[in-house]
Amino acid sequence: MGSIQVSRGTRDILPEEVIYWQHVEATARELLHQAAYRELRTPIFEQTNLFERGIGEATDVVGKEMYTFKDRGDRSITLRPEGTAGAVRAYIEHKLYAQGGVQRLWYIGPMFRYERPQAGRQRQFHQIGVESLGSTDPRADAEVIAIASQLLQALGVPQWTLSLNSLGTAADRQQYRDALVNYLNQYKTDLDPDSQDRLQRNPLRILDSKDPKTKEIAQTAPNILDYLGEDSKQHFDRVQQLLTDLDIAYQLNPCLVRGLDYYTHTAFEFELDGLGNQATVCGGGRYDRLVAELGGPETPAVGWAIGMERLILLLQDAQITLNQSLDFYCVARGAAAEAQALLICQNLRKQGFSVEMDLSGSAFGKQLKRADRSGAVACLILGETEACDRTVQLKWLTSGEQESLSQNDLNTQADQLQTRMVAARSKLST
RNA sequence: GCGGGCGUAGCCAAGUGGUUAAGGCAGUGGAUUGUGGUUCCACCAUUCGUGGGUUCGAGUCCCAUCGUCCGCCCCA
Repeated sequence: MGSIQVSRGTRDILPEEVIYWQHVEATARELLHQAAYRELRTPIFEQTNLFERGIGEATDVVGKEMYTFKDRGDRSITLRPEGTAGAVRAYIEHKLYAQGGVQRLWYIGPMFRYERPQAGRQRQFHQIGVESLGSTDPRADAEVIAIASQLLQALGVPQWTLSLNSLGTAADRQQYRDALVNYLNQYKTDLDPDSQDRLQRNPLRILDSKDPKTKEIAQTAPNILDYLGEDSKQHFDRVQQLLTDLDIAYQLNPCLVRGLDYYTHTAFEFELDGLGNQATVCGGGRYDRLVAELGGPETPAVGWAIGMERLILLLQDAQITLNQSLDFYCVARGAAAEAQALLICQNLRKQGFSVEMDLSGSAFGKQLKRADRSGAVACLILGETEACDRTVQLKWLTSGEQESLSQNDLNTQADQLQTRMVAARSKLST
């Protein structure tokens, strides 16, 4: 009789890994706060037509990857496959545009796509995203890109590349699309089957194909940058200039195409080394038409989303080690000492320390062994001396130094202890 | 949705049709050790992802199914 397991493409995040998630979340929160972005929380499911209209009915995400179902009231509901549509819906519904100026929003949470799972690709996955709504200024593009770059840096990601492209306006893109299809039709039979299929449906994606022959053909295809209108070109030039001023390295990639229909003008991707085919950890761009298309006022916008699973995989692989901080591990020898331990631990916690008490009741040597492995900064040893009086041994696991303290000292010298704890911890981290 | 690899305890694994499923790490209990992780002993898979089938006999062969990993597709 088999036991029940998590469903395909979902997984549990166990305590050792949760530390990484918390680290990423805390870092992002701090950074986004500094950049004056405010958190927005939208529902995990929405009406299906929000995504159909927002993302585009022809996209693969909408066409074959959504978790769509009827609820008991016969409404068509979809588990959100991405965050932008919901954010924009909320922006319109609550008339955030009425506040004037630019709305800088960010979100974090689970997204759902019915895909074949792989490392770094789950059916329930998590994204952090930002949306800057209300400005056509190229500085808005640069700002969001800079934030993504800063976040990767703050997290200690060792190496990444930023690819940049411009898709221009819808009109620019249509012109380019015609030219591209025209060009590709000459080589139609040489294209791989997937790409032949995409010729009608989504020709721009052919540029991104992995088939060698198709790649070769794509090499000499028309370049989208040559099809940008004057305004589009100016905008894109300005974005590049600003990134250079910010000392953010990027490479132009005219083959970079976003998979969601709402993108216009600037499109970008951050790729991490060492994640195989799931290298794209952050993707985004400008979407000047989406707010209007979802029934709001004409509102330019730009944003991105980061895939948390991929990011965290990399942090773990890069051996950026994190531990849940623990100040004291308390062991006791003998019944009298054990009885005191609980109270001592409680008092230390009142003073703001984190304290773990050994509950095993096993041999003293084993308790000490556990203390060493606990990750605590110091070990508190009770009842080690014959006269199990009011003294405890305090052993600093970071240095091996040991001292004798009275239980009273633990209470009265809390401040001093706190200072030493901080010092020991900082020595540990360097 | 398509193609391929893999699935033996918490982890790493031996095992390739024949009696009771090696070993290591971790874990648990005990002995020993008096200022600290030593040493020793015991315990730790009626069962090999799950379900069928072939066979006198299957972890080992076959089928299905589930999961996972790699590639495609797609995307963050």
